[in-house]
Amino acid sequence: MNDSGYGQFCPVAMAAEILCSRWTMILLREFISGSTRFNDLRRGVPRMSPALLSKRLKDLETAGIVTRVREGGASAYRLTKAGEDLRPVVEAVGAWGQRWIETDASLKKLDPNLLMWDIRRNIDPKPMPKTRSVIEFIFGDLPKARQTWWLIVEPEQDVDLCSADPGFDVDLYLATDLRTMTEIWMGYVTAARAKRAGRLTVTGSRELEANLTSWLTLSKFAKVDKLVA
Amino acid sequence: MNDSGYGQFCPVAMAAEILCSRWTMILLREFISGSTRFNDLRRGVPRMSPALLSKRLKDLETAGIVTRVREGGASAYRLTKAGEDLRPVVEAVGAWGQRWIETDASLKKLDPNLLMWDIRRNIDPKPMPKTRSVIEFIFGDLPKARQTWWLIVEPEQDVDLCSADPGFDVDLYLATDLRTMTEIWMGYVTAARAKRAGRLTVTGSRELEANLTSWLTLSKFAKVDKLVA
DNA sequence: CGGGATCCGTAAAGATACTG
DNA sequence: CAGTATCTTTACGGATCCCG
Repeated sequence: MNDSGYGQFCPVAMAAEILCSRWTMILLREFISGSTRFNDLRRGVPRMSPALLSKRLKDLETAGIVTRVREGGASAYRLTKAGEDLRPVVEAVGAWGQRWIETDASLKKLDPNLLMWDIRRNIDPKPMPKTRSVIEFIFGDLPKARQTWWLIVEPEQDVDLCSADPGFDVDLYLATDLRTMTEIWMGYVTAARAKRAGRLTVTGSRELEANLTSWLTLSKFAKVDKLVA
Repeated sequence: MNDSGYGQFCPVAMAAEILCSRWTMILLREFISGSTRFNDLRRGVPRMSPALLSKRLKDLETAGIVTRVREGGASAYRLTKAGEDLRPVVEAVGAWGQRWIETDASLKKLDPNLLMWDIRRNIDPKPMPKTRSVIEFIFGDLPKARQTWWLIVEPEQDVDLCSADPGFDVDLYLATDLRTMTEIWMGYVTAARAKRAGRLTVTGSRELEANLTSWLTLSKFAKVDKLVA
C-alpha cells in the first residue's frame, strides 16, 4: 500500500495525488504553454530547484502524463494524450484564479523575466511585417540590468527574447513600468488606457503601433472577468 | 514578499498556491459534496490529522473560500461564492482521474467507511417507499467489525449510516464484497452484471430491488468513460 | 551549455495524545 | 463536538558540484 498518498479510491483523490504536489500544476502550465526542454521548463519555474524539477518530471513520466524522448543528443519532454487531457484542469484553475484572486495579490509578485517569457511565447507574428521586427521594452522603474528587453520576431520562426542588446535596429519601443505592462498582459487594463494615462509610451513603426493589440496577444486568462477588486 | 508561494503573478500559480497544498483538493470535494461540520469533514478525510484539518480550514477562510458560521452552539463551515465557483475545478480533476487513473490503482485503496459514507450522501429517497426503509450491506470478505452496514432512509430526511445494528427490521439486503461494491459505485461494472456474475446478491423487498438503480445513485464520476484499462 | 546529482538546513506533514 | 499540543518523519529550498 502506498502510504504517501491519500488512501482514497475517489478519482479526485487519486488525481490530486499526482496533480497537487508542489510545483506540479505550474509545471503542467509550462507544458501546456509549449515548453519541452529541461531548461525551457526551468525558465518558467525559476524558483524551483533543478533537483525537484528532475524529480517531478520523473513522477509525471511514471504517471503517464509526459514522455521523455531523445531529440538529437538532448532529451525533450512531451505531454502524452493523458497529459494533453489536463488542459481543461489547468484552464479551470487559471480561470478561477483570474476571477477570484485579488489583483493586488498578483501584482505583488511582479517578475520581468516571467512576464517577458510569457509575452514572447504568445506573440503572433502573422499580423506583423514579413521582415524581421525588433521590439524593445523599457521598464523605467527597474534597475539597469533588468530594464531593457528585446523581442526579435522573424516570420515563420520562434520569437527570440534577449535581455542584452542584440545589436539590431529597433522597429518599435514600448516604454512603461513593470506593473503597467503586467496589468496590460493580465487584461486588468487596456494598452490604450495605459497610453492615455501616460503609463505607456509607444514609439517607432506606425504600422506596428497601429495593430499592436493584434500581435501582442494577451494572457489567455485576460478575457476572464474578475469578480473581486 | 511571501516566500512560501510560487512567486508568480500567473493566475494558475496564484490559484495553485491555495488549491494545491496537501489535502486541500480532497477537502474541497467534501465541501462540494455537502459537508459543513468539522467532524463530518473529518469523516471524509480520516487520514488527515485534526491539526492539519484545522489549519487548512483557516487557510481556506483566509483565502475567502469558506466562511465559518455559528450554528447554535457549534460552528459550521460553508463555501462562499468563490468556493462554490471551485466546483468546475474539482469536477475537472475528478473527471480526469476517472478517465486516466488505472482502475487497479483505485481498487488498491478500498475503504468501506469512505465508500459507505459516499453512498449515504448520494442515496435518492424520492423513488423509495414513503415509509422508513432500512438497507443492510454485507461485505463478506471483511472482518466482522467492518462487515455490516445499515442505511436508514426516512422520507424528507438525511440518510443515516450505522456500522452497529440499529435494531430496525431490514427491508433489503445487499451481500457482496468490498471490491465489487466499490466497482459498482465507480461505474466500472453495473449492478446487474455483478448479480449475474454472482458477486452481488440482493434479497428482500421486491420494490426496492426492482428500482435499485434509481435510488442507489452512483458516484458522479461513474458516467465518465475510462480511457485506460 | 544542457541535464542533472549531492548535501544539508529548514518547513510542512504524520502520529498520537489530550482538552475546554 | 471541535479542536490543541507535542514529537517524529518527510519534503522542500539553496548551494554546490558533476558529466557528456
